[in-house]
Amino acid sequence: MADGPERSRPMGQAVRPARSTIRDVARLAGVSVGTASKALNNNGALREETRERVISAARELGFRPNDLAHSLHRGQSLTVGLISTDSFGRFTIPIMEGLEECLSDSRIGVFMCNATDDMEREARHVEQLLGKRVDGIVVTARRADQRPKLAVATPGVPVLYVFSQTDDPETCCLVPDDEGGARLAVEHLIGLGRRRIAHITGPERFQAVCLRRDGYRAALGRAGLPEPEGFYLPGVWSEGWGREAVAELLRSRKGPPDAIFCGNDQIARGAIDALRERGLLVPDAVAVVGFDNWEIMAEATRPPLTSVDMNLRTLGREAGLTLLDMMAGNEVRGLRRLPCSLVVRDSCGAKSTGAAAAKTLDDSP
Amino acid sequence: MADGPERSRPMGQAVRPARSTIRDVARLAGVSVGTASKALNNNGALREETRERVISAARELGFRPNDLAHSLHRGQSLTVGLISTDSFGRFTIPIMEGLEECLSDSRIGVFMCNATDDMEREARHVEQLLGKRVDGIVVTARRADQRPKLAVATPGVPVLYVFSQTDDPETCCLVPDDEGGARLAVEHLIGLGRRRIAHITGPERFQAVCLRRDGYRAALGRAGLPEPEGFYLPGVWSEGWGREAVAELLRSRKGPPDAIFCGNDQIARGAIDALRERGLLVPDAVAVVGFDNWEIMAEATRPPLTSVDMNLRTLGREAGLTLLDMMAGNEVRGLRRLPCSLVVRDSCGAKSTGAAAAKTLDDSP
DNA sequence: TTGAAAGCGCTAACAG
DNA sequence: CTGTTAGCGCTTTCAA
Repeated sequence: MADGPERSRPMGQAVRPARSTIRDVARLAGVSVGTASKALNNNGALREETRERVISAARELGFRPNDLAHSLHRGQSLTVGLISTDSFGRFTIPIMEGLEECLSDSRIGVFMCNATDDMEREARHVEQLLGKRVDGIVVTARRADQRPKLAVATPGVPVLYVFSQTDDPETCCLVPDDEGGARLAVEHLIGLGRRRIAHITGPERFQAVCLRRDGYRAALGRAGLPEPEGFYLPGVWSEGWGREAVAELLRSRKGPPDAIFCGNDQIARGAIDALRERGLLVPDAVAVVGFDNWEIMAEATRPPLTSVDMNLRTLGREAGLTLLDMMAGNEVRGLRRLPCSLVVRDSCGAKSTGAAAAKTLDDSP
Repeated sequence: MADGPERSRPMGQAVRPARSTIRDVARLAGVSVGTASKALNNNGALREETRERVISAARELGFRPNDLAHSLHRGQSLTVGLISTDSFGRFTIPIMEGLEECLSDSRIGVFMCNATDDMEREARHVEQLLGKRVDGIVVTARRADQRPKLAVATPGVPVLYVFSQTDDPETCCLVPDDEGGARLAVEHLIGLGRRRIAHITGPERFQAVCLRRDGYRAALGRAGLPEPEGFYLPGVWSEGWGREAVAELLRSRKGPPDAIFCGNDQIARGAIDALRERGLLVPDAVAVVGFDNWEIMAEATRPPLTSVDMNLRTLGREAGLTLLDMMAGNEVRGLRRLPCSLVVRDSCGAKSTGAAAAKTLDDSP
């Protein structure tokens, strides 16, 4: 409909869709472009009748303002880049989702860039993002460990690290509160009357492993419980290690644990399998709590696994808000740890109230 | 360095980074903007000395062309949108990665949009993407099933469905060849001498379930093998169902299977667990093959699981190439099925050559 | 070989 | 209240 220029398209060549511009709208409405702009953006003083005429002309033409032109003018592109150091993994996804959800409310688009641990690729991505004049950049990683600062030469483009950190205290980083999450889990076990609580976890080169161990110890300490020797078992992030570690725990003649707090859900699954295979009932004989609340895993264990949730979606949303803040020119910096929560299922013998219940450490602002 | 305009920044207000424009470069090099443009884009005839002077001026100023301005002029934004019907899941990720990898080679940015099964959100995303003048849109879904066509009013913006389809044969869809993948798996089992092959799978409302079943039957048929009664077991996509189905198979007095082809890896995992718990050795007594090659799952089963890989990364890359083709103005349409491959591990008793070996059905163009 | 100028679509400042 | 105009940063004629 309408008299859009319908030029013939030579085959095999880029076609520029014949979209109507604000000029077309103005012409159809019988006003100037300036007036049309005012009408469409609802600013400036305008006679109601004129405004309506413009609006309906716009509707008739299917007019949609060109953000590119708008951005060129305003010096703001309404886009941000999301660079994932490693490929998009299990942890990155909910963060992405939260971020995108938050930013799309402000009409901001998110470019996804995957650097797959390749510094050169990362640099290329940064180049491209800067070329596209992104208003900000979010960096995520596999685990919330330290990484070199993103090499962005251009000043004025805020960079936010989520689920990752740098060594520079000036940078703004958002990570889950691993220690608090661990404390939450262990306190829950203690609250259920468990006294001999073991901790099977991943490699100590991960900061998360150390923080969760600290949380485990803090909870024990506060309750006046000892940490039996050999009950802290760092290893690797796998089911196999979970099984092995259980074997190790039971082999010792100092007595078995009555609860196990695992560094992630895979380990927990291995542990539960090993316990069952040895005839130890979960949760009656041994209660088990995992970490990550990876649903597909936590719900497949027998019995379903109580687990710490890092609330990554919320982390992502928070990242969005923080970035908006930075984009508005506010200085934001330093490390912020967001609270984890505990998702209770059957593996620790709590009165699981039908559906999984969540319990939060403290309220996020 | 250089005399960039260094205006003072009022706190709490958007800061427009003081980036240098081609004007600045031209000025510094002592030429006109037109000349600078030619020099930087390496077109037109220019004295070598001039070109060099411009280049070095650009370098000195840290000049980076503004894609927004470029796009406004060219009518091409060098961006595409990726809309995921459901949230970004296990299947979407490798597709995204492949797509992004492919497109970033052409300096094309990918906007990620998550519609979470909400038609209204989806529509809003489409609006935003069109506002940003994306050059194309890719749609993905949870499983490669039919969905309504994307409501894109604007003509000239190509839409490509990946791992999803519409009812309109005119749309361009890219999906994995489920039937071929299933055939591959079952033929492998037959090649290893298995004769009584069962098939435990998901709900029949998924097209994938039907296609994989067809592939299973086709392979049996070609080998002249019967499909024993009760050996085809549709159900749900869970470990629990895998265990249950195995119980069902063994309960029947018509004799147990000597191999099970599972509709996905979770079912396979449940099946393997159930077999082990009943003292049936895998692969000696019963060989098992899964589908999806979800590594974290396939490698955690005992023994590690042979599984069909849908090559989703390749699918994503192929999607990128196809979209580039469409963006170039070429008409591409219809449904294309890309081959799956088989990743051999220990669960079916093949001579697993150390690392997992891959076997492809046919070569993709 | 280089410079000047028009224009991509939109906004904002200034006239009328 | 409405129209005119000058850019945003870049490319691309057309002149010189």
